[in-house]
Amino acid sequence: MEKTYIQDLHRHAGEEVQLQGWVSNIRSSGKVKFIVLRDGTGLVQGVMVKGQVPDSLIEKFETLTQESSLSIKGKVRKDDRAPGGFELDLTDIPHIYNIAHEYPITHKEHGIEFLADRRHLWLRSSRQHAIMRVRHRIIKTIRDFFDNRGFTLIDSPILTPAACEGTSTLFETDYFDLGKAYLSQSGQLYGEASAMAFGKIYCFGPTFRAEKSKTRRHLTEFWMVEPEVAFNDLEDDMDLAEEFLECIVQTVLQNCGPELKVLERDTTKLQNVKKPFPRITYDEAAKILHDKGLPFEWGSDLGGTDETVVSEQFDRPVMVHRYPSEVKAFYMKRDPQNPKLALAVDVLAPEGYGEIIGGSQREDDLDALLTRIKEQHLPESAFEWYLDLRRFGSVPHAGFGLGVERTVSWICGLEHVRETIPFPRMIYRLTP
RNA sequence: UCCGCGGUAGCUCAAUGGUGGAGCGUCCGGCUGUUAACCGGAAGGUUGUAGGUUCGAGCCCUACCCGCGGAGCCA
Repeated sequence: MEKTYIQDLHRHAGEEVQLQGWVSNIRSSGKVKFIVLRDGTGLVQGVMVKGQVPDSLIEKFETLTQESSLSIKGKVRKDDRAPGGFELDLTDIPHIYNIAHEYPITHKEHGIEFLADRRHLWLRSSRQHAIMRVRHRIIKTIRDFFDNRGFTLIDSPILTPAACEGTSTLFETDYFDLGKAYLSQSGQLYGEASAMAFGKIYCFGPTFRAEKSKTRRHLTEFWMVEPEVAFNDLEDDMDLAEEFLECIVQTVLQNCGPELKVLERDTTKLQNVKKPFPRITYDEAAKILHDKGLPFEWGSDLGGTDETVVSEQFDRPVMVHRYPSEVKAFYMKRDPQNPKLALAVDVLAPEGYGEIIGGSQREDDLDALLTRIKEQHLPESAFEWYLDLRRFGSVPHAGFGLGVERTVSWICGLEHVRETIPFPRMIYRLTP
């Protein structure tokens, strides 16, 4: 018999179909038996009445447990009582693949630690299913966005010889006779090299930070997409980031309505995410914080609370640009109008979700870049190839990085980024 | 690394320093439309670990372990 999936049942009303999946729940009301089947595309309830089906079928039903795997056969019937609009009048259980042992995740509430230890099973729940579907849509939209605009995907290496930005703590590993290698914390420097070859590029892959960050916004392994465009300045960079974020949010809204409903996400605040986004300088952000009475010192980076307070002033993502150069990376270009400022931009998501994009116009002048490298005591030899980009046809260029997990967390309205990635890696969690 | 909160049945949580309970899950029974079904019954405990105070400690004290949240750092 042809394979049918639950999401397609509306096309088979009145027909007999066979489904394969797992028992999400079983219920019984005396002689009426119910199986709620999950097949990855949805849930559907199968019904049978003792006396109207063979006793052998009832006997099979009695052996089933939560998460047992099986195939069921039945006639599709439209039913207003069903959450999905359709039910199955069961005629057979052709095959039971496995009678599941006692399943640890029940339909009651569980603590986060208990669920995290069983992440491999937790992914089966409808909430996690919804989050992963939104994540998938976001990633697909990211790729489509750049692919449709003439960007070339250039993947950066994960094993790197030195720190990209020189600040973060990196994961270290032995690399044969060449000494130490480090897991990449950013593909950006390689992105710059690629932009000088292809004009418009993006790299998209996992990145690693060995910082002992313990917050709802941090993972040790996370995904980042980093576009880089030759001949773009900071304004162009912000234009791109703005259009990019609008596209992601609006595409998710158009395609993931059922998922956002499962997550009980209030989408009215997401509807607002349309360009233009407010653009304020770091100085203006500092003024907002002072006016709110926060103890903020000019020259320091925005903390988590600072970001929340600033973003609360706006109804959509806000772009904060021109940060003090001391708090930003060596490769960011200084503002010609004020050398104390870097041509950097952070995009802060609404509702307290904080920085989801960090970007800048890059330093394209060889001497200026050499000065920065010396000032920050970075190993010049490791950056020779990067300096070459300024020796051979240097041009203005800019780019940014978007953190996928923070974006998923924001769009889904989650408490913690650990739910946004199938198998999260955090300082105290390497399993499952 | 620092600060704060927590650890009791398989799970989620109660329990004034005085006999450790409930709901869910499991098992048994009942129910002809259940939606985290419901009703009745049963099993299920070295209260994170090690000390201490006390006639008596899940509760108070000390140390340690583990987790959660935050700071710093960042996406």
